[in-house]
Amino acid sequence: MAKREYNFTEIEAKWQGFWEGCGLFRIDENSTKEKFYCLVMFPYPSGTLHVGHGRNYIIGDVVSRYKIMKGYNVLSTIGWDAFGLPAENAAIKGGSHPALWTKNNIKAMKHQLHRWGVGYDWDREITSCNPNYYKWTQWIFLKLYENNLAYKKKAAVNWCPSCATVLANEQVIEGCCERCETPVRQRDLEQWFFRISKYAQKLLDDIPLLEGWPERVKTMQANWIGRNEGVRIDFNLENSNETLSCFTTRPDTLYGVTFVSLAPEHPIISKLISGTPKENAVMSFVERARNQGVVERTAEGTEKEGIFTGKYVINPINNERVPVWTANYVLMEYGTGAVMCVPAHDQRDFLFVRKYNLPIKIVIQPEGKELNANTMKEAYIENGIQVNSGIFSGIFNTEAMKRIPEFLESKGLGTKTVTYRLRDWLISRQRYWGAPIPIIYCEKCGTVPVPETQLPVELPEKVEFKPHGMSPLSQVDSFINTRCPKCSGTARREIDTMDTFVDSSWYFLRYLSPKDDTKPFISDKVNKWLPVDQYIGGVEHAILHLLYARFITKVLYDIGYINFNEPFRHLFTQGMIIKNGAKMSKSRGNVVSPDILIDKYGADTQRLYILFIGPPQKDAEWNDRGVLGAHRFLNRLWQKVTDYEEVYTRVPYKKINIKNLSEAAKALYRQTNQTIKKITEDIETYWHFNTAIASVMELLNSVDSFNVKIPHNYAEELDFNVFRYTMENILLLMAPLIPHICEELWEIMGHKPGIFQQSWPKYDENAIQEDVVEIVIQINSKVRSHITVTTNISNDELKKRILSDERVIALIDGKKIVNTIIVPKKLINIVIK
RNA sequence: GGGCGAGUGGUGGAAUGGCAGACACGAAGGACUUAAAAUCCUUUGGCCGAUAAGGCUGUGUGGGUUCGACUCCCACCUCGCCCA
Repeated sequence: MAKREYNFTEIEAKWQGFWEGCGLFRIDENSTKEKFYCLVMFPYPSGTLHVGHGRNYIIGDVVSRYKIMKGYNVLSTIGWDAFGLPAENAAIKGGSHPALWTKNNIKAMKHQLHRWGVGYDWDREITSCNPNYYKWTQWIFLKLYENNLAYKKKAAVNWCPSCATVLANEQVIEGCCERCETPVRQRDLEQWFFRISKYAQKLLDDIPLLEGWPERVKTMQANWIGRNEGVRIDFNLENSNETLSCFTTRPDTLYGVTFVSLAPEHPIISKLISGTPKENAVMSFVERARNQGVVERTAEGTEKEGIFTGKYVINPINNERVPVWTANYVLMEYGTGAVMCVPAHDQRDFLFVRKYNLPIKIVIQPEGKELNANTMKEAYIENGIQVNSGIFSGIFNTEAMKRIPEFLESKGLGTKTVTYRLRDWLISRQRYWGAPIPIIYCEKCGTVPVPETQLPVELPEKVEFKPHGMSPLSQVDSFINTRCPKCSGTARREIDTMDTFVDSSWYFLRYLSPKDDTKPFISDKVNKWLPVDQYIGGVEHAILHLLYARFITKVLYDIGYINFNEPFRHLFTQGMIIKNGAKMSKSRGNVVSPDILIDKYGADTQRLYILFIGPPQKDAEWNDRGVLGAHRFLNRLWQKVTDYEEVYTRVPYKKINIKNLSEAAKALYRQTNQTIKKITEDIETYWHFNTAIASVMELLNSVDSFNVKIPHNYAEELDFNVFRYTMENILLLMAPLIPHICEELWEIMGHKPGIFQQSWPKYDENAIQEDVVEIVIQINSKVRSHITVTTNISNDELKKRILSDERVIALIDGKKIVNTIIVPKKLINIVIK
């Protein structure tokens, strides 16, 4: 028999065309099947994909195809998060226009996605930099503006001198720009914000609704929102009507305040010192501290520094006079930008007073030992008994935490307050390649939103890209100069563009009506298809993108456009692919190109290897040789099926009855059913594709030893039917993972083309039951022997048989049996003394 | 400093209270071949033993719970991520 060659290049092209032709990934809007929306995070079109990226799309594709076979109406979509800095940076370097650069990259990456055989409804492809998309990003902005959720203010912002743009807090990593790692500076600019802080509590409260999310992502979101309960306490300035509000989470230590400290940015500072002898010294300190950068200022090792302003405030609870300082470790963003300092019970305050020789006053004593202000080596931050605390002395500090705020409130000296770490979302970017903010400034009417009918505000094509601290749009007169929508007078357009996270915070709604020119999305459709049933992406988006998408969804829900308030029901975060100990990246030069691998071994090989490399939620090390092993498996599978190519149509199907089978056939039939069970659980419950593949490899190994013959008699036909049953099930089980080869082999086995028309295999409960089982014999918990028994043996019978076994008798050697543990169908442990 | 992960052969990994190392890679030996590749077969945690039978040991370190611990508990070490 001539061997048929595994020509993966031909096969893969054939079936990719077939799926496209039959519309495997096109949804039937009128289907009565249950819907399943499977979404992978849409990529930034950076140029080329490496095998590490592939993991994301391949996992998504496996899930989609599996759900198709499970009988769902599956929506699987793709698009491009196409606005952003790299395109513009390429233009600055003298390359092509960002639009062209992006377009070319999309083309290349689309080709790569096709070659992986990952399936999407390409009719729904969206590109966020196209006017027909960003028109609706602008619409989202207008809706937020209408609802007082978008506003402009002058603010100290993170400024990256290298990118010449502002950054959101989330884009500042360890005090540096997340893109170019340049240290970030502070700068005051007029900026647009989204009022996400108004949703802080809702975003926090609804985290428990995200049941299909990884715990750690939920924890990260909760930490990021950072709810903090405390008290705002008003300190009156001595000889003045002014008050200074301090936020604290430790009201129990109020009697221990020995000074108050202001953030260097605090607006009251200039008022306090103007015209005083301290003015010059304080202002030069303030300037120095502000340039130090937030991260450095608060880092553990950084020297705590400060300066006395010369002024005093009065502690409202005991009327003590305490000095006002300004210190580098106090942040304007936290609470009110002013803190009451209790060196005895706060470590940073403690270090500060040791340096500047300020007093320490103990107000909480631990039980069983006594603190001494002169000798203590560090602040005491634990619980204890209140001392030196007026009427609160003698009670537990946990009790004082409740009673002191109540007392302050009753006297009008303070307010219980909840603060959040979450800041409003800064969305302005002084950049070209983003959606223009749809706002017009009119001399008469002031700030005027662009009317919906005039959207989109299109980006002009011809601009100067060299950064100069202002948006490149500031140089384009034809863009800036416009008419006021209200009074038709001369007016100017906003020149900033939106953060690209705005684009990606609603794209999952657009897939349902990607070409509709009249609305951003159709409520009926999104209400039917969302929330997304399975969202898949990298854990690096655990905070930013996922929090913003949740926020925008909640806003749209509150203003009545959609009827769900969380966008993603289940979230899966896949691990990174590591090469030579580091994440794959162009700059490290450790990327593995999928194109070369596909040319050499085919897409199915790459898919199989990437799924086999380890559990998908964990990072995994790439090994070029491992790819070969995957390819070998596919060749073996191919050979096994094609060896009998002429036989399949000749041998009639017979209903398999386990009673009529040879022992070998029975064992194979049983293992096949066990494998169906295991793989279904591996995929459905745990997403453990690696162990699913391993069990198919084991099954194929068993097929090898089964040694099927071309049948010439009834018994051989029975065997052949079991063989065929096994191979068919292997193809069905592996189809979502390695779809091309399974489709081809399915056809070769004599079936009508289209393995994804088949339903997911079910196992035969009776067939997986074993008749006999091997029991481990332990003596004092050490494995000493094995015994094969029928599964229906009673415990007593088992014990009797084992104790009459010669080997066991010799091992027990007359010693006394003190205990016997039997784990049915597994093990017996005899404890002797 | 806090929170969350992880640590198992030469390598990726499997086993979530019951035979540690499934499956695969690599390596060694063999078959086929003029030769090589591919393919197939055998062996493969370490130590003692004879390449046997058999035994000992072994999942980052040290304790604990249990008849039994990679798995659960406590402490520590190392690495990763997130937050300060």
